[in-house]
Amino acid sequence: MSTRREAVHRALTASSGFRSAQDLYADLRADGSKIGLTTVYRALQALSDSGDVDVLRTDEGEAVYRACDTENHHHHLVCRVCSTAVEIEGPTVERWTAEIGAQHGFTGVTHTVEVFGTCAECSKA
Amino acid sequence: MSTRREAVHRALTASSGFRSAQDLYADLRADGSKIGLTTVYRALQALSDSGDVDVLRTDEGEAVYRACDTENHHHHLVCRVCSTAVEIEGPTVERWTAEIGAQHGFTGVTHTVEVFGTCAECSKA
DNA sequence: CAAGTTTTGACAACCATTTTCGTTTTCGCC
DNA sequence: GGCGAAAACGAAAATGGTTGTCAAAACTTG
Repeated sequence: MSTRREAVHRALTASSGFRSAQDLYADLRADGSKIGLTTVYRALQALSDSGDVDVLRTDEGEAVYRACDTENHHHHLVCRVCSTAVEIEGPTVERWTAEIGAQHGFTGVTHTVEVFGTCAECSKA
Repeated sequence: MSTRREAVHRALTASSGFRSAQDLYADLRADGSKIGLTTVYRALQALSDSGDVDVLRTDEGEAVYRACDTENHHHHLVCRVCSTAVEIEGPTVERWTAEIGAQHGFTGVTHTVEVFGTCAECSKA
């Protein structure tokens, strides 16, 4: 893992929520780094390929990334105000999606599940 | 609902899977329509605003649309080969996401759930 | 230190989507 | 049927996130 890639990974770990490539680029530049936008994209691509970060798409089509605690399959409960994310696991959903798939004769079933809401902190405000 | 919008809705209904705006534009032009790309986008926007079609994002960030049988909240089981989609309902997931949200003090909880796989038809090939 | 390899980053290219804006169509009304 | 306002249309340009290009910089190895 090159120095640049580590820097991107560190910047991502410093946040508790999902960040876009542009966000991270801004963060790193603000910290005095001379990194280029292209490199940030390349680093995120590599990190997601190796499974070190999770990726998902916002409703606007922007890709957002997160450094997760576990490398196991899991989902997220994301605050739609501050974008903080809690990692959640769900034997229930895993079982349910597998059943649904089987019922309709589908093979190689996978799924995407994301839960959105307003976190306790932001609900108060 | 204007004529153009009906045409887009009809083109969408003619397909059993999710189609992108560009796909629909190509379909309509192939059928001899003189519709413009802008209008297709506008029609899809209006149709999704009024809840007549469902929208989701591919992994590549492209928006894809589908004319659904029911207007109720539901999810999809999508074939990753031919993109045919089956509408599915899941009291189980609805309950599960609500619980997860409550457990972490989140309010106004919503969710996105999509299931992917290879349909029986495409599995054979 | 030199030659070769990898990484980097400024800039241009891409492509789905949105905006702009002048033109055309639709619709209510006489 | 004819008129004028308002809505719909569509071609072309603008936008914005993301990817490709390529020469310069950094690191490796002998």
